[in-house]
Amino acid sequence: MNSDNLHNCLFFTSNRLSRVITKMAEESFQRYGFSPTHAYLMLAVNEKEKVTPTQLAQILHMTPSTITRFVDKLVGKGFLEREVEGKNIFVLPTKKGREAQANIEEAITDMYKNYVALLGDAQAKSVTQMIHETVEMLEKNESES
Amino acid sequence: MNSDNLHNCLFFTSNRLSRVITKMAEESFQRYGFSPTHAYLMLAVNEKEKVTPTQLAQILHMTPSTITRFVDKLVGKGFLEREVEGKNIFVLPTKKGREAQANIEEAITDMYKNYVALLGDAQAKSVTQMIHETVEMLEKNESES
DNA sequence: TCTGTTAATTTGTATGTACAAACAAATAAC
DNA sequence: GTTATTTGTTTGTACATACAAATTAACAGA
Repeated sequence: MNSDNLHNCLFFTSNRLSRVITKMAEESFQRYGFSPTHAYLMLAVNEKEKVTPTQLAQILHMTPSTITRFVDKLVGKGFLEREVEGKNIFVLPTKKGREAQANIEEAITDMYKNYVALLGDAQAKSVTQMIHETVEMLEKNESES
Repeated sequence: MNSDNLHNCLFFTSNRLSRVITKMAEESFQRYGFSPTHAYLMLAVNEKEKVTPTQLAQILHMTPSTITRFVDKLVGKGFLEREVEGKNIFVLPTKKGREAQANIEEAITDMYKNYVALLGDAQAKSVTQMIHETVEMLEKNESES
């Protein structure tokens, strides 16, 4: 296989990027005891104070079942709790969860620094921006079909 | 969480893209009975005719253990076989594997068409190119540390 | 020839994520 | 007021992928 087949393929290339950047992110977050995705979920809950799984799924662009799994873990670790209110289920931060906010922000800054050190500020910004545009285009039309 | 936190994050954005594009790719490949990654592995083996797991890992930018798992599956389905030669282990296509080549190429073309239809040719090319550059930068420096 | 070292591969296990089915609660239809 | 429908959530299960440990085979040094 001439390797152009791979490098010209958006599927292959973006999965490869995702593996590499996830590994970097995990290293940054490790010392704070979070996985990067859990951290973003915590940020979302801390900001809203009270949010349903479905809303979290929309914010994080994941399926509700995935959200359930993450919330389970974070409840287990004492960062979140669930509250049932009639038909509604809400996810809220515990005290410990609110207190973790500063650490999470620090870890995110850390991760940014790590990849900006390798890419430079301009490249980091523009590739992120371009990926964001692309995924929006793909999702908008996907949902119409 | 203001959603800029998410959209400005290369980790989050590229994982999101990876989920979306993988889903599209799976749809294109489904009718041919392959998952997209298995298909690329088949392409690599068909081209080399005889290749070690380590080489496959390098070509596909995955770990050897992941390659073992994929080869197991494709052997199980009758597309590949393993050959032990003294200390070396080679992966080769079976007859069935060689015959699948045309289908795989067709599926890849299909997948390309699908995302180019949503992105346009220029955007598809340039985002792929830019991601490729980025991942190369990240990996080059990663390996030095 | 035995022993220690190195390199390649596989295995055990874990994580992230999704789909489809099951479940629960609220609401609508009669 | 019971039954059917819709909507949100969770559960069972499955797949892609990785890490660390175990295995295997060749090789080097004594």
